Amino acid sequence: MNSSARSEPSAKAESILAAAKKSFLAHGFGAVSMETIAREAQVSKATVYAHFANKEELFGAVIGRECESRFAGLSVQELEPREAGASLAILGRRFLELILSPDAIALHRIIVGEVTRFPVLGEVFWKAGPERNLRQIADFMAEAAAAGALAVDDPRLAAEQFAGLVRGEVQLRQLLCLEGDAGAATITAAVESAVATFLRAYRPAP
Amino acid sequence: MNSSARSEPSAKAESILAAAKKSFLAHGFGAVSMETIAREAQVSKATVYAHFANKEELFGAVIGRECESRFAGLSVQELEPREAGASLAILGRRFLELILSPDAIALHRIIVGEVTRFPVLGEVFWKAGPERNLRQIADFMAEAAAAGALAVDDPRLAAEQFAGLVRGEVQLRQLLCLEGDAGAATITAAVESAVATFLRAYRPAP
DNA sequence: GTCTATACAGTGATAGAC
DNA sequence: GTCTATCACTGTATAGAC
Repeated sequence: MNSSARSEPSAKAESILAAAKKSFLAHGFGAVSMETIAREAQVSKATVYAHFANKEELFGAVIGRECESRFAGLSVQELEPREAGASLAILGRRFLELILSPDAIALHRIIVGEVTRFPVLGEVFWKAGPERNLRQIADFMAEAAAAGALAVDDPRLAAEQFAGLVRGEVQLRQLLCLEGDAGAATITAAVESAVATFLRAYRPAP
Repeated sequence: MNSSARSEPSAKAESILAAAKKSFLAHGFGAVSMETIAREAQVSKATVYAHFANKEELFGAVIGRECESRFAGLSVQELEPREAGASLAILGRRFLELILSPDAIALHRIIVGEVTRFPVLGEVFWKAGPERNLRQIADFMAEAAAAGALAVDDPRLAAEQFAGLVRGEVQLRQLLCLEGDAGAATITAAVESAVATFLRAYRPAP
């Protein structure tokens, strides 16, 4: 009967989640208080506790949600296994743009920093992000190998190596706040040199 | 005159630092209280404040100290530029053992998690750890290139790529608590495949 | 469900005696 | 320098009215 309860899973809950997401991603778990979140959501503290049992549960809900939404949009786009270089450049660019986006960096910081307190977050993040990505890259490696475009015999290993080459040290430098947002030029250069090195190692014998 | 004040820069301070290091590395900054540290150091809270102005300063002292001591022991050991494969295997193994040690993982978690609150930590960590390591690897790349053992024209780039290859995804999996301590077999396998790939990409033209 | 008001525990930090 | 005792404050969580 109560249609609003179904169609609208609580507008206030949505507002609370949005405020919590903003605060948690910006300042971490420990530095954010429930009062801050309530104020930002324009709700009373008691209302926050009406929707989420405690701070931990709210935090888990925010992070789990963010992992899902952030990595869900990765459509397996059309890649041409014959054009190994061009396809790897696309994969590498998409990978790097994903892991270097400010929100992803913030999310990474939070999860790595709080995983000892919330062990489940590590698994949630891994499956939603890195694992999904690696599987896509590995799938392409297998296709390219089958097409004779790459001399790869362990697609998963090759995918991890390719990801490592693309990432280099730039992600760590971002995580440590050592440089500002990576510009398009930086990303292009990093991807190009990674693809070049990878192709030199995995080009098929003539 | 007071020799104990010189030869012994406060046994209590040392005890406090040890207790703080243990607690901070295990649970992070926010989850540890000054009272816990004082109790563990078998000292009163006031004594802690007699040696360190506040919690932030104590935290900074612990982390800075840990960065220095942990990465200081990296002696530039004798490597033979002609034996590129063997030398890279040594460099790779040392690098991987360093970044995968439980203490290093814990330190990494803390710093990445708290760098927004303590921006200076990012720089301290980078210079004491990754930067020092990369420079050593880059130095070897340059020597090997000069000796004609590797077709490297940008030693720094090659060093970052080598580090990325060696690291792969295993460090992230450790950071996320997805697997136990890396055994020697795991490290050996990771280093071997990374060196093999790197050599295929950078072997000199015959 | 939502609000105001409040109880309660725990924290960082300090005062004053020794 | 070191301790005991205490302060002021913040943050979690709940009670009770609407």
